[in-house]
Amino acid sequence: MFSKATEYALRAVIFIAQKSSEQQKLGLAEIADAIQSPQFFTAKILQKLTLNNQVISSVRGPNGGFFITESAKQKSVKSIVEVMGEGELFDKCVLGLNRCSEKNPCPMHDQYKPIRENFMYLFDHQTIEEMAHEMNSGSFFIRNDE
Amino acid sequence: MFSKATEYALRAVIFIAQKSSEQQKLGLAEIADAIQSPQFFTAKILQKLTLNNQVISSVRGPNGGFFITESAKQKSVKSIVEVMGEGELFDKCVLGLNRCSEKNPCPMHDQYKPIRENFMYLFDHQTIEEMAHEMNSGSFFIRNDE
DNA sequence: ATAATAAAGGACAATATTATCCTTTATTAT
DNA sequence: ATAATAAAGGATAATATTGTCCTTTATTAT
Repeated sequence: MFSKATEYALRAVIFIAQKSSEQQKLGLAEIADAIQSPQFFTAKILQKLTLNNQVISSVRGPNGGFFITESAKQKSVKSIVEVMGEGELFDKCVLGLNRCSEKNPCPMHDQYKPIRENFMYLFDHQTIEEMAHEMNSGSFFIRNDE
Repeated sequence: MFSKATEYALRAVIFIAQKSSEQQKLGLAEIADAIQSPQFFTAKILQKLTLNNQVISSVRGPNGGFFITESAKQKSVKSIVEVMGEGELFDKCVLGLNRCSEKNPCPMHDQYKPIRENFMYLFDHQTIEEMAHEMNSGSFFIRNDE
């Protein structure tokens, strides 16, 4: 489905949204450890998410780290996927046909359409904050040890 | 979503199911041209699909080529994905967590579940023959030129 | 101002995926 | 039997993805 990079991105942002604030920033090591992802690869991903404060924010130096603003928490989970460059997935043809469309459908189009739409709807309407809240309820997890 | 290899596999099998029979086999060049896929890469994919006649069948030599039996046409589209080694996609956690489950859910689990189930259901119940039939109706396509 | 800290960014390595080519094997027609 | 044909299979190349390391830059505390 998503690339590993995007999976890490989603998990990292959810974790950051759950644990951080502008007062309480999180370091790379802490994040990578929490979501069980390769540290330096995760650094690249966080950089991407930080660019122009699109999703998360960062501060360098002592007491620096990553955090997310209240307004960014209102963004959709889909926006994370988009920043990671995989937004086309939400409207891509399941057989990989460039020109597949309503007027020019592939043989799976009509039946796949509602599924893709529900998929897109979920990611578009689910906010980062909602995810973090679910985490706080305690019945959800985000680590990945075997 | 799917790898390119699996996309080519799906398109190739649908094409073979539409055009071939045990009497009317299709050559590699013809198939690759029809679905607009790289010929030699497609050869590898067809080999995989032919192994143990799991999905398609083949005969070497003059008048040889690829075809699909009537009974294989009754197989699901999902079985193509499975032979291509991407069957886990249908029950994989959307955040990439190994241990995500009903009892131990990730924060997207509950909401993603019905989508994944519909996705799986579609691929599991749609047969190869049905896809080929849609193609024969003339309102669907499978090429990929820009 | 200086030293320490932590992210940013560039360079590179390892691995996986996609793609191509060449030789071998099976099959068919002659 | 022999030659021609077409898939099978092995080897290799190109590219993309994943992962690591090292230097630079910004920030903070002293």
